[in-house]
Amino acid sequence: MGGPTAGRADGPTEGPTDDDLITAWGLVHEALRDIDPMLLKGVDVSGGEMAGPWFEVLIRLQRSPEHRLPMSRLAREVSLSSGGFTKLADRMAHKGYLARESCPTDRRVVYAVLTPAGREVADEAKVRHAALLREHVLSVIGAEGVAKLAELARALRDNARAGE
Amino acid sequence: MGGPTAGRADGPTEGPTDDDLITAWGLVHEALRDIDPMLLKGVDVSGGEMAGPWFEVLIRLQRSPEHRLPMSRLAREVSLSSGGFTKLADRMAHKGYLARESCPTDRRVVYAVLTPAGREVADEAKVRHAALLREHVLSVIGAEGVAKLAELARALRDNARAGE
DNA sequence: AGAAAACTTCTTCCTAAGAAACATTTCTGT
DNA sequence: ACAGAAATGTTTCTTAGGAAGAAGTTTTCT
Repeated sequence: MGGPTAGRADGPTEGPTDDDLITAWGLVHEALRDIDPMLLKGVDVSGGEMAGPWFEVLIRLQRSPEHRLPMSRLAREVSLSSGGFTKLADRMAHKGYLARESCPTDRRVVYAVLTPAGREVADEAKVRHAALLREHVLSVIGAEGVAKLAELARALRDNARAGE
Repeated sequence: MGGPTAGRADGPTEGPTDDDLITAWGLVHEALRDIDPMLLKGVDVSGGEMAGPWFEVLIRLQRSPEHRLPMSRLAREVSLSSGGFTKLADRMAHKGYLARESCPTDRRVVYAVLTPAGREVADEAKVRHAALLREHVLSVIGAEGVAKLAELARALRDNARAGE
């Protein structure tokens, strides 16, 4: 306790205090919680909200070759457990957005592939989501702010993944 | 479609493209998803993980006068529905971290108040959380990065709350 | 070739949180 | 003063997601 990395040391232009750090991180959480619901408003075809995971799955499949990815890889990318993603895929398949397709070379893997209807929804969702991002993010912090935010986020993510 | 606020316009130093925006925002999500679990590691008294909402409740009660807040206010602050928070409070009370206390002046409101045990847990959790923030955030983006992040987050949050 | 190890998907059970309905108490307009 | 509106907390019902494990498939090692 009281080591060089804990709390405030003695220099006048030292680092942030514990409370500064906690407050800063809390602000990030609050911002995301307040904004995220806005960014998916009216994104669904029916004009309603679209659940976050659905959107992420659609976007990732949309920019994948042949609009398909292995289930397990997709699950990892959207931070879901394999079991959880199986059920999400069931729901999205039932809605007609994606279908399962077995891989000929490796019979363990099952591809999740976007249906034509799903691709249409994905395209539409992407356009609307981008428009909402311009309205609620870009217009607030500007292009510089967005660039800086992306830079910081990338640094944090890469460090987290590499670190442990 | 193709209006002045959609996609890339024509100037050479125009704004970010739709994909730039979506990628940037996606990076923020990924960073938070990767880092947040690390920041609550070993924060619980038993050395295990602590659920995010628990930590937020403890922190907010800790810095409130008399370590107490009305249920509904606390629910709003941690972004839970009133019904959801009732049950979270039940669990935390069952664990001995907080207790309910009825308000004498307004008989509708019920205060959630930190027990001595809860205060101890909150203090300890705060110290450990701050140490993890230094390790996984401050050391990566520096004091300037943290300050910039907080500034951007605050701008976004305030705009979101004021806007609609 | 054949056994062992690692992977992928799916199933079952459980917990967490939202939505809506409701009872109680307070506030507001007339 | 009083009827209606609003606020507060709880209960009930439904859904999303995690953990553990089963079954089948591929890869690797001997």
